[in-house]
Amino acid sequence: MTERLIQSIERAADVLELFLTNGPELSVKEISDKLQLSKSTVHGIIKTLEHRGYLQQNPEDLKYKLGIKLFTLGNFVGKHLDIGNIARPIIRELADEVNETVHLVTIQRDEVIYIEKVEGPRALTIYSHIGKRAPVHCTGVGKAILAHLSEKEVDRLLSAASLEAFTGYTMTDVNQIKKQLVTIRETGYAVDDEEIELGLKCIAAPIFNHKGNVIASISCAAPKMRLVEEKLPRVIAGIKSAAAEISKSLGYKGNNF
Amino acid sequence: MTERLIQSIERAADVLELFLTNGPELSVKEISDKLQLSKSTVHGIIKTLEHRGYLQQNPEDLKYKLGIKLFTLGNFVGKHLDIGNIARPIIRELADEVNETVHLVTIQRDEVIYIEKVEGPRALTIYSHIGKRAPVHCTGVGKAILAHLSEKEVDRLLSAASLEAFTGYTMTDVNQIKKQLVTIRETGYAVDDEEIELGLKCIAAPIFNHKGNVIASISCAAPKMRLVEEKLPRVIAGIKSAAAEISKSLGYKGNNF
DNA sequence: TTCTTTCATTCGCCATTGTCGAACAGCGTT
DNA sequence: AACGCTGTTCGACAATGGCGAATGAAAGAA
Repeated sequence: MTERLIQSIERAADVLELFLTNGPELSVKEISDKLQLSKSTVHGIIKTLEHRGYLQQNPEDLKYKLGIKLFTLGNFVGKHLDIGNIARPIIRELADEVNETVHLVTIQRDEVIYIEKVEGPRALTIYSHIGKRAPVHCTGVGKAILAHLSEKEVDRLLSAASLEAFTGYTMTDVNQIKKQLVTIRETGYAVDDEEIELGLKCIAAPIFNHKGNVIASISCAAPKMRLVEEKLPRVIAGIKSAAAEISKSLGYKGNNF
Repeated sequence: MTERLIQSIERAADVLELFLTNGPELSVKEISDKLQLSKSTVHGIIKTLEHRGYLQQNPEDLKYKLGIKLFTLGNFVGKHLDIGNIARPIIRELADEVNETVHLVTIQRDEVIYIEKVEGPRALTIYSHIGKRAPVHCTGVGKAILAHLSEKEVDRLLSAASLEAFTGYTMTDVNQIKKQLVTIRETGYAVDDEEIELGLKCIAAPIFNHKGNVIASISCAAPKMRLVEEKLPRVIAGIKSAAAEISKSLGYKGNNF
């Protein structure tokens, strides 16, 4: 199990990923400081990445930013993430119907990742974007997926995630979360009620592939005050049926349990 | 000018980019063959990239495909990258090839706006500059965009614009223009033949984003007398393929939904 | 102006790192 | 069972890339 990892590639990855967290433009010095590597080392890495189009230098201030090659590769990946293509029209329709923002996510490396987003017509926008990652334990989409994984997987994911508390409502007790997963399985949808961000509520439902495994989920996210009373049942029904429709398009045969 | 390039990063880039040309799933062997590297070397690179999320292995057939991290990075780039950067090298090349001025425009508030211009080597310069606005109904770039908008949008734009006649050739009848849009859709390019300025002819083609919407267009503009006979087909082919290339870089998947 | 500071970039040396060939381990086929 | 085809692991050696120091270039400060 001793994998042979190549240091310079890891370092290059460190450099690239630094841009995700530290803003779109960085100087050699900023990078070498953050990564604790010598300027000359960082310079070498950067020039190589630039040469390949993974970074590009701004001639004005000599700073660097992520390059077009990444955009090309990213789009290629997106194209072959076929669930996105299938789900897109369906969630778009749902977003129109409920007048709210709808997200599509999958689970990857212990976290939830947003692969599609349709903004509702209402201007008030939720902070999220395609490619964003979020924890599983305190998002509707995360819990919708968790609820349909094996006990073993759930344990792994909940222990890997540090169960950070983002708000006073975030659940940080594994058993408490597991208990909720039962309800989610029974009702067919998951709720995130200000567990990751105050004022934000989400209703989510799972998506299954042709083998019957959960591979994704969708959610409707809105300011808490908008998901109430008469509207809530409509949103729940909408999310559940949209999720079911996507599952069906993916070849899922139905819920036999 | 002797840049110090780091080999293993270049090799990692080679691996990633191989997926762009050789299909979405490759095995270790396929990669090592194509790159003429030993299996163990490739294996090391791949495992590193996989470890970082740049590749992922399909547990079924053990083949690898591009990973989600690239998706994340690509979307980040997309958000901070404007079309100008993507298009610039492509239209520059085109300008060299056809020896004429090439423009890139988008549509903004009912008008066309020039966001990039590459002058051809020939001195005779067309009056235009970055930031300039022009009407949609009598420019090649405007019509190329119009042709791919919804009927509703077209109506709105053509009524908002006053359909001013700049020359004796300017079309001012909505129905006449709409008829021409059909031809533009069929042939894939638009022509402006002295419709905005006497003696000026343009050949334009539309640019689509990843969602399949027109967001821009490019054109080759030249004195009418230079766009004739043998040269015209070359220019048309050049403009169309450059536009297609830009669209592709933007994630446009092709015209089959 | 001239001196100072701050970065980006280049260079040469040496230890570290990654490459290769070979061996091992699974799996399906003959 | 033996073979052929993979993906994966291992050890040894040499090329490679990392570091510190030098250079260049630009922007302030005196």
